[in-house]
Amino acid sequence: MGQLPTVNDVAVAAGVSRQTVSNVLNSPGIVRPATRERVRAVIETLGYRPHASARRLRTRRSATLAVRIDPMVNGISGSVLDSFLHALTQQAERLGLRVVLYTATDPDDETRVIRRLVGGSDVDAFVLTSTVRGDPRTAWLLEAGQPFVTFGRPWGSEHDDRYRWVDVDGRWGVRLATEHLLGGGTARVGFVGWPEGSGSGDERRAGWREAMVAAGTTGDDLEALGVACADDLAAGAAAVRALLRRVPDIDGVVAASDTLAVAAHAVVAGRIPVVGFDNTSVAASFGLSSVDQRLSTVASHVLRLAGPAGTPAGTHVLVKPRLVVRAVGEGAVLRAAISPRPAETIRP
Amino acid sequence: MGQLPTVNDVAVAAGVSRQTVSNVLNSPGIVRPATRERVRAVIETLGYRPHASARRLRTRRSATLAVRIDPMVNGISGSVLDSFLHALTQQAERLGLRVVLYTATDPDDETRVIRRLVGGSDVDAFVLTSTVRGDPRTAWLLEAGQPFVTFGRPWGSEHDDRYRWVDVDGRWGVRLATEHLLGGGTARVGFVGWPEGSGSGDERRAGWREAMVAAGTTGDDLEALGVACADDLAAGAAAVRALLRRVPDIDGVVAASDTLAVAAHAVVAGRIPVVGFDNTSVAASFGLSSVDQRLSTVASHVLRLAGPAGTPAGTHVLVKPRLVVRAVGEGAVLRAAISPRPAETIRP
DNA sequence: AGCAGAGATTTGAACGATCAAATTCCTGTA
DNA sequence: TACAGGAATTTGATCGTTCAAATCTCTGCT
Repeated sequence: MGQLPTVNDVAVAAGVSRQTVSNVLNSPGIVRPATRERVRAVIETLGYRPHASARRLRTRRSATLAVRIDPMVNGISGSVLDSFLHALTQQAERLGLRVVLYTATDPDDETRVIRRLVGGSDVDAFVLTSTVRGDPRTAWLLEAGQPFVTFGRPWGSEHDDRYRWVDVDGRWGVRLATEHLLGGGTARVGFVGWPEGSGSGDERRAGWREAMVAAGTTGDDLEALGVACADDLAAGAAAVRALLRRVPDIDGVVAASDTLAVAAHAVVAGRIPVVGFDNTSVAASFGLSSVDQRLSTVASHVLRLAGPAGTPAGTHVLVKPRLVVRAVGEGAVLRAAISPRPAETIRP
Repeated sequence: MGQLPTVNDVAVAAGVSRQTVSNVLNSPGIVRPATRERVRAVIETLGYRPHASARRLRTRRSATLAVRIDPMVNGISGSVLDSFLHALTQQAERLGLRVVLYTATDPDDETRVIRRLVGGSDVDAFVLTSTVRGDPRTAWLLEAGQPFVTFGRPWGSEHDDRYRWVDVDGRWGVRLATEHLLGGGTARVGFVGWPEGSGSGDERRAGWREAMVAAGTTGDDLEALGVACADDLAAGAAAVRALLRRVPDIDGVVAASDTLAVAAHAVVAGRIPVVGFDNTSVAASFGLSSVDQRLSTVASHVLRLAGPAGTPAGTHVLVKPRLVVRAVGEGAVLRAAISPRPAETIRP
């Protein structure tokens, strides 16, 4: 109940000096083993923990990452950020890093918030998600000399060495998904994605194209198999319905998101397989196969790049996603999908 | 690129002392207006921001809340924590508070993590979610004299004055949902919820019962209209199917969660209305009505109780949820109306 | 024995802020 | 003019830690 023990209390109790206690914690190698153990025992006994703020003040390093948390916008895939945050926090703890959250209403507001956090010397690095082409936030951070890592390519500046980014190879993932369907006996695999212009959306569509071209589908034949729409259930359902009318003999559908996958699944009523993207728990609930982003791997790369240790600016990591295959029952509409939860298999 | 300005730099530039600058920031009232404005101008010019760690070291107060972030477990309703976190962070910023995350694999692990955070004087208060009956975490925090607020009643100790909690009145919300259906011409409203024993699940079921009894349905007639199952799509679908067999003339369904609501929705195939709980974006996507927890309101109460300012231990807040009514289209989201915001009651 | 030199440990100072006490400034009154 | 007394401001000390430099300890070699 009284004061928390300080480094001095430990020092006195162990019969050594402040600095030796500090060394035991920060550079155990330079302390004689006997002393080290003695100090450690006292630390244990007193339950001493270094005062984080004092340490930060002295070292001018906060061991803290800031991540923006977004309001739930997307219909179904919105939980990706949630999973990423979890993975990030979990791994950060092991490295002795903290994760703090911030919110912002728009890029300008975000710049303001970032400035405040930076000014308070409260944050070592920023983790930015949902990056877009010509993102004003990264420009500002670069100029301010403030370290940051983006989860998502800095579209348009992917090869700029001043950026450090980690992203998931959506193209590869969708190609994997398409090939999975093609390998399973289906030949005419449709794609439902977003309108051209978004970096990740275009990449995912490209993955589908690659796989289809490799399988011999090209030209107008290929074009007819793809549709684009907004990322919500209603738009997706309408788009897939149009697709079915246009190409009645369609074999399977690959979607750019789980939201669109669920929409497609509802429309095709379980008659043909659908593969989604993000591997959200909703896709899992419906028994849909989906491309898994390996957020845990992404998180560990982000931490590595954000860490003050090795600071090799200009490092880019493209994580290969994996496909989680689920067996969909072949019954009616959603009923099939809701039948007992199927086993999962994981493709590398 | 140089050093960040300190309170001293500001003082020199403004021709006053450190302390006056400090006062301008912390107790502006005691500084003469002319001086105050002069100092403020300099702060603005130099872009000075107090060093958060230095301040925390001196004041022995961290202005930080810790919240556990869970892995996505629930099929669909898992995003509630996400929305809560967003609301909490947003409002915390306005109060100058920070939100840090932590993870834990089990209660023991969590206790360990909490101890580490507390030891580092890194956290002022904890926000606990997903509280269960006889929660070991709260017991430990109480014993350690560490401030905390729970989002969710400390089941079994709701009236214990040592606890501060904020919860949503699930009973009231489900009653609202049931009455909404009853008022819309439906008479036999079924309920699909969780097995008895979970605090919040029992409350929600009670809300349905209250509304039904008030409308004249009682006894075996009432019992036949309720089912219980695990919180996932498959179980929910099975339970609702059984319910339909047992009571073919059922009019509408109220569910204890959006997961179960989606399951019910799939089974009844749009023939009768379904109302969920949590108002997740998934429910919104499907055009389902749902009980909204007003997480933003919850967050503001949590912050108020966690704040070091007024520290009236033993304050309990029960937030009245609202019903978001949606008209179900075929996949389309047709927002109809949102019930008027009801008054909230705050227990002392 | 004397000493170099590496290894281990200690000491003084500093990080940037606020608290508590001391000081200066100002105004009104005797 | 002098002075009391409150308001405004300044000064010295401190929070707990780590850095940088100084000191002490020990071993091995001449």
